[in-house]
Amino acid sequence: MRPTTKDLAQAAGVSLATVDRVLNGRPGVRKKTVDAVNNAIQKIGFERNHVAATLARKRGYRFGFVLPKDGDEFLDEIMERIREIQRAGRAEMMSVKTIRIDEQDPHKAAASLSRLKTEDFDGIAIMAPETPQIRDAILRMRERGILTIPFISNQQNDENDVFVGIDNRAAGATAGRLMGRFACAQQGAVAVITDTVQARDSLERRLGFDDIINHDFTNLRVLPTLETYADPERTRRIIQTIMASQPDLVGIYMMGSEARVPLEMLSQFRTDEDLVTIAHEKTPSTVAALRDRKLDALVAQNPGHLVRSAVRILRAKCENRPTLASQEKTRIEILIADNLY
Amino acid sequence: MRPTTKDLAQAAGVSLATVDRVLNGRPGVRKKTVDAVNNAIQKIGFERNHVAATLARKRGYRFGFVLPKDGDEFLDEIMERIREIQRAGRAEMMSVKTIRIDEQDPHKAAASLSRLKTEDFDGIAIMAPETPQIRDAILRMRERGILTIPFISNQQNDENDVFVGIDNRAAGATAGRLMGRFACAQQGAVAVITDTVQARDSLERRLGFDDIINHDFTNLRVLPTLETYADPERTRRIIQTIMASQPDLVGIYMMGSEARVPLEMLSQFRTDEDLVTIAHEKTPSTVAALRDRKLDALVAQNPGHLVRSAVRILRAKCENRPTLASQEKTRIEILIADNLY
DNA sequence: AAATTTATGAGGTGCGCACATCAGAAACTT
DNA sequence: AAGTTTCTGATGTGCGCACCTCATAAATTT
Repeated sequence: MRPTTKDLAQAAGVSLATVDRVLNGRPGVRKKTVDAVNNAIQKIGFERNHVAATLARKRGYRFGFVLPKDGDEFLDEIMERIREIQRAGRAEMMSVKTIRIDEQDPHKAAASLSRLKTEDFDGIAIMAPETPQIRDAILRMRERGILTIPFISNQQNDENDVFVGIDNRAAGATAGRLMGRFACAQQGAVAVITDTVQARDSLERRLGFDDIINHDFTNLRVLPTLETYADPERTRRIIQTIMASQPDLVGIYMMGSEARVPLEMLSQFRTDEDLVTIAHEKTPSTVAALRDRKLDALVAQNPGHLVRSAVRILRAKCENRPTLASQEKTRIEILIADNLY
Repeated sequence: MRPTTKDLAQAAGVSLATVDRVLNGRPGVRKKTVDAVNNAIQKIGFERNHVAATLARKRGYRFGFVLPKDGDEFLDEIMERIREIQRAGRAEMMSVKTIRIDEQDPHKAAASLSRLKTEDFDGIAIMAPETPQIRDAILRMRERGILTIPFISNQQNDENDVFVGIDNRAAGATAGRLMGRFACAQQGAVAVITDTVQARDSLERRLGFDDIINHDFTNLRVLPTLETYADPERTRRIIQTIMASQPDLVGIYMMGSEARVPLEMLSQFRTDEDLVTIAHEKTPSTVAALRDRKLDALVAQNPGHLVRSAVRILRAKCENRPTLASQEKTRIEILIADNLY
């Protein structure tokens, strides 16, 4: 039989009340006593029963996801997965809310974060661009005692070991290697398109991409990054220009998470079936493009995994419990027409 | 406040005892009464609290994994993940055991299965080749009331919708497409090596592989499948022969889950850096080969995901609860040197 | 040594459900 | 109509822990 708190109290020579204080980090226990309890935990191999603990807490766990107010198809996928976990979470005594922030306006965004109260959330996953205002707001949240973790967009590594999302440099490198291999030693130029290079994510992807191309595929010439600002008309012009001005264009790397518009524009111009196209994230648009052979490969992170991983990590932190590292590492997925699940 | 069983009893106009009987499918309730309770469930939106239910059951959930007695590195990975979940499972009131069967001897294997008792397991995931004896043994287990699901190796689709593992035909197709693209329109032969074609898995992979090559890459000629029977010496001879007899060899597809030995042998012969090599499963050997550029790509299924998915599905079935389909679909992963996580 | 300030103990309640028992009611037999 | 059989209700116990209160013991200060 597994030892219970009662056994632990007896083994430590203290009362249940003290065991409770130690286990839940409540104040009013001498260090000596704390140590005695911890020793007893080791000795009898006590392990909390989280099932019972959750039940006893009544008010389960309340988590939040901070997301940009307006986003692309990838964000839609994320939200759909959050909705899934909301439904499933009820039976596990867990509630999940989303908070949308205006990422165009750092002040408003920071203000939204300031409004989040400790008593409403046990933990929050934050997807937000890295601006001074937002970074400050997050720091102040932490000071108020709110548990936060960065989600998808990494905030500069503030000693905070956890991060739910992919290594964007490696993702860029992956795209680079695929581009190089698929281009089959042709000589030529590769265009790189994204919505904006403001984001750290874009920078890192570009670095990784360049690393590989410059090192292993010297037959290719990477052009400067083109920014669409998520504007369809501008995107059209960019693509038109690049197709006309670069006769030896062999590939296009759509580096942002919004590939829908570039893909649409591309399909109007693309006649050359040899053009290698690579984009990010699995969305209805990119999946359709992959099936229609308008896209050769996708470098993606799984939205469902991201959301569930964030929730598992928040919960583990609340319960003061380690996570399975192997499970929480977000994979950089490569998708082609044949392994679309 | 969420409705509880007490609320449900009141809404249905029955007692708690009857609610319990209906909820847990116990006998001794008239159909009319069952319907009344179910209607009330709909009406008040009752949802079981699984946390409380698990606690009340005391004896948590006991699951088993049936695995081959001797296996390759991939199986080692699987077992490591099972060990992980064993540790983590204690706190969730869940125990996981492994049962090793002699897959070379169908009779002994079937006998091992027959020995599994209903009272020892709430559910079992079975990885076993599809032989008449084993299929019968599994059927008899089901009759005894043991919950089983196929694991990694699919048993012919016996109306059983769930299956934890990948679509091997799609996996073969994925390997085929990568082979075709990486071969860059060279004319030549592609060798296919596996331990044995007995398994349904091998057959399906080969079908998928051929589909793609024959349809989209007519420049390639796929050779007959070579069987190594997991014998190093035989593997050496096979590879030696193929390298000598096929001067236009452009690629090798290692189709089985045991790529270690072929990779070792290959590294002794391979001088031609243009040979495209593709294998299955992420193991220490294949990862090292990928890093050393001895391997170009890996088509893999994630062992941790397989194990956890099996456990989640078994648990959901025990609790008579749906699973998140999007989560339980095992992805066909493509790994190259840059996205090794 | 007395007065405070901590630490700890004792004990209780409730979370939502599983599981068991027994008596009485309702539905069928003959 | 009496006897069986099949249902259903009433009631209780316990799962392992969180969280609370109040009283007393121990350590610290004055």
